[in-house]
Amino acid sequence: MARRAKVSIATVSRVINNLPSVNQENRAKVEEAIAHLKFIPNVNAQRLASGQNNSIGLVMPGYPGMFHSFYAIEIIRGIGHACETLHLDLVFHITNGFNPINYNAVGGIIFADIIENRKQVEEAVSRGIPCMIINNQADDLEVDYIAVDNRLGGEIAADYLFSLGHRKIATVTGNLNTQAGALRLDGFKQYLDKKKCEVPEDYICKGDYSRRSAHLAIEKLLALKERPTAIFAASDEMASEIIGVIFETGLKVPEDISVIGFDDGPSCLFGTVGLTTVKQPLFEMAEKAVRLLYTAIQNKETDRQRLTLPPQLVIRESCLTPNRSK
Amino acid sequence: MARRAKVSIATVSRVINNLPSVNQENRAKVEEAIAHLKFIPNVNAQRLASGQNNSIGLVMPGYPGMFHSFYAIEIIRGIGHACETLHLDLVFHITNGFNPINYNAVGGIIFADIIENRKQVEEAVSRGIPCMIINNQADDLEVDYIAVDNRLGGEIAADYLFSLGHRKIATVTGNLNTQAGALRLDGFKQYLDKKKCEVPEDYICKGDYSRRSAHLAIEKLLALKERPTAIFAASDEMASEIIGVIFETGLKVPEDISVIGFDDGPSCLFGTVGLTTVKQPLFEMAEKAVRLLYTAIQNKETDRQRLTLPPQLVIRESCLTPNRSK
DNA sequence: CTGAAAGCGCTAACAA
DNA sequence: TTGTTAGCGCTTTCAG
Repeated sequence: MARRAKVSIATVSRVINNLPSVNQENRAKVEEAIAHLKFIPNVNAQRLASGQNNSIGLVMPGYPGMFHSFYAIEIIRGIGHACETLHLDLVFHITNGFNPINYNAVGGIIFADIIENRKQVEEAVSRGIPCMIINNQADDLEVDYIAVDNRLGGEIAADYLFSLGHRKIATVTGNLNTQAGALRLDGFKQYLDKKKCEVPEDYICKGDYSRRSAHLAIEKLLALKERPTAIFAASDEMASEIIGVIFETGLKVPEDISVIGFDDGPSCLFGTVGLTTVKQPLFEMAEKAVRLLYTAIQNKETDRQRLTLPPQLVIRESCLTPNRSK
Repeated sequence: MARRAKVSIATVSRVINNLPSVNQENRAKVEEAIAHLKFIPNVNAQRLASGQNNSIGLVMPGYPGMFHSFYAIEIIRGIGHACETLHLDLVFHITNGFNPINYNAVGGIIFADIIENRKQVEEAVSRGIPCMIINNQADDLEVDYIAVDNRLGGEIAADYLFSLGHRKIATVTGNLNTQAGALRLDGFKQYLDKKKCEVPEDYICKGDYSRRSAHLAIEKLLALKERPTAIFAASDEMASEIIGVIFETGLKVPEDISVIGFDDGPSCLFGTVGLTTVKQPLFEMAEKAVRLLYTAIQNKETDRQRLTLPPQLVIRESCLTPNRSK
């Protein structure tokens, strides 16, 4: 052990923890010993003795397709990146609603959206573990959250389409069990309501973010006697699928039908037409979530953090003024 | 504490660890207490006292685009899933080549491919930590690995195209710094060599798995005086981009040019033509990696595990017998 | 089958 | 500034 290599014991701890109260000479000796012995402190002992835990849990729902969504990946990337720079261990946990994370194993927990697992959040909170929820404005829970303003996102999409002159605007929603999906639809409807622009029932097609669901939806939409001139898809993936189907039908985007997506993911850039979309700051949101949680862990008592990040319109080629000649 | 709720101390530990040497009565009492107090054992203390660590590290290179690849996601999914069912904590670590994982924080480590971080592997091995490498046949290291047989994959692609009658076969490679990319190219060339089917230098375009690189490559290929009749892309993403560009040029897939991909990812299913591809069992590989590592952690001494999994041809619509009329 | 007691490797007072 | 000394909450002999 480094201790006998030199002359001390608690001093080693002090050096490791970078405490100022160590003179140069001893510090140097210890550092030499550490390097020489390739010593790595035992985190379990550190955590046990100090009662601190420099690792955070990431709890993510494991439903099918989740991990192939742009959404999940950006969250993982952002959180992973922040943990790396903050030197936090990231304990990654795929949840199914049961099988909770071990609350003693982490210093704090980030829930990437909550669907089936409200109970887990409540449990963690009741145990006094710092928690942070991503992308769910859980105002009814005593928890911090940081979310994209999805309602605003829906409004932005509707506003853009409406301003372009569209009056027959349909939407293919995301999974309405997710708050994001519900809110986007809400913002969309609300805005159009306010503008006295009626959205018939069959213009609102329930999707679940998947290409499959979008495929079904767009076929229904195209079969309508009164076809919409514009479509708001709650995800880029769906938008891209919708565009594909429209083209197969012989119609054109944006000339015949305008399509706007949501996410600003990779599907925007590749394909026949660049996808106009509503961008959400996913990576940034995830990073910030870690930073906020981190400070919450360090300062036992902090104010409730409830942040909302605005999405942004990204204009490419898939939307146009509607064709009057029709 | 559960202990005073009943009458014991080490017995609680025995119950928690499911040791047989506890009589029914006491066991019941302890379990009642645990449930009542919502007691969760402190993992740090457990790990410290037992010297065991039921968590495994996942080290993944963090280069750009990595996390949007089908590859990375399947690995993460597979590992996450296996950890969940085996009740292992998964410590996720994005590496940049430095900043190693804390070897004392985990019971074993899975390296998802190794590119810049051979040193990390060597370090971990030298410390006696069970390690498992995914998708890199690191025969020169004293480590277990499990990999897809990428060379065979290259052969399979070449064989299919060749058997269809193609003789002018080009390839867009993956990142040749990855073993997978190099091996696929190798198998491809080797097979064609054996068949005395010459592959001119400019039929071998270096890509890096990205759509961007594929875009550049296919443009070069199409500009050739002697255009290939078939193309082997080292990833589906690239294949899909290639097909897109070919269509834009006014040519057709597979009528004018056959395209085969690699992965069997989501890009296969959506698009104008179903993509014929070489499927690799990524999820299964990742799961198995965890299982093997797990047993290696438990039984201190185990045989070297060096497994190779065969990829599989998946035929859809993007390949055809070459057009003789040309 | 069960309790007592000695640590696991470290941090954190407390003296010196 | 430094060493000494208790524990952190558990597992694990070792008696009983």
